[in-house]
Order: sequence, then structure tokens, then C-alpha cells
Amino acid sequence: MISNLSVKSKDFFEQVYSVVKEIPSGRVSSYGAIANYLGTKQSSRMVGWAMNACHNRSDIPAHRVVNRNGLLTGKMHFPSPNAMQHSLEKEGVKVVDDQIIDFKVHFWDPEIELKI
DNA sequence: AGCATGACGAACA
DNA sequence: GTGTTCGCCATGC
Repeated sequence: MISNLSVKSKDFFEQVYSVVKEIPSGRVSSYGAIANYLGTKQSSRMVGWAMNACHNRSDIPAHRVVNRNGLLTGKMHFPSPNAMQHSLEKEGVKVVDDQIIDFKVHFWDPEIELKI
């Protein structure tokens, strides 16, 4: 039903979206954690690239995905640069100067929470 | 084909 | 803790 050509990257995107959608409210994750969960931890950039394409999808809480430092590096890619921080604070995550406070507390690791 | 860039991460000085 | 460098892989010129 589906050709096996050029499906890899698409499937990778879908996997990223699936994991991101599993992130509960008030929790955050990192590109590297997702990449690690998908088995491509060395390609954390591709996770960010997948998020760049998330504009095609509607149900992707991309604001819950930040870099390893808990820094909102991707906020500038949102409709409004303030949307990402605002959404996080709305969920109870404190953000100051584009950085999540107590990031490790709010951190959500798919490899742990989803038990692989 | 090569070179530069990017919502990253890790290693190293 | 900060700054620099490299690796990674897809995309654009």
C-alpha cells in the first residue's frame, strides 16, 4: 500500500511527533532525549528539523521540547516568540530569560517514562 | 559535486 | 562555568 522508498525520513518525523504528543502537561523534554529514545541520539539536530516541519501538524506541543540546557532556543520559530514561554508558564513551568527554572524537575525522559 | 547553515549535543581547553 | 570545536544528517545554494 505504501512504497518503501523515501519513507524513512517521514517515519522519523512521525516517531518524533508521537513522542512529543506523549509529553504530559507541565513537563518538558529535550531534542536529545527524543533522539536518544528513537535510537538516533547522534542526530538530535534531526529532531529539531522534525519540529521545524511540525507546522504541518496541529497537535504537536513543540513548546514542551527544548534543548538540553532547558533553553527555549526554538521560541523564535513559533507564531509569536512569546507563545512558547507563555504556554509553558500556563502549564506551570517557570521560564525566566528563555530558560526553564528547575528544568531537571520538569524534565520528561521518554526512555524512562515510556519504558522503551 | 562541494560548501554553508541549522529548534542539538558532547567533548575539550 | 564559559568558549571553542567537532560530529551528526538533511536542506539550500
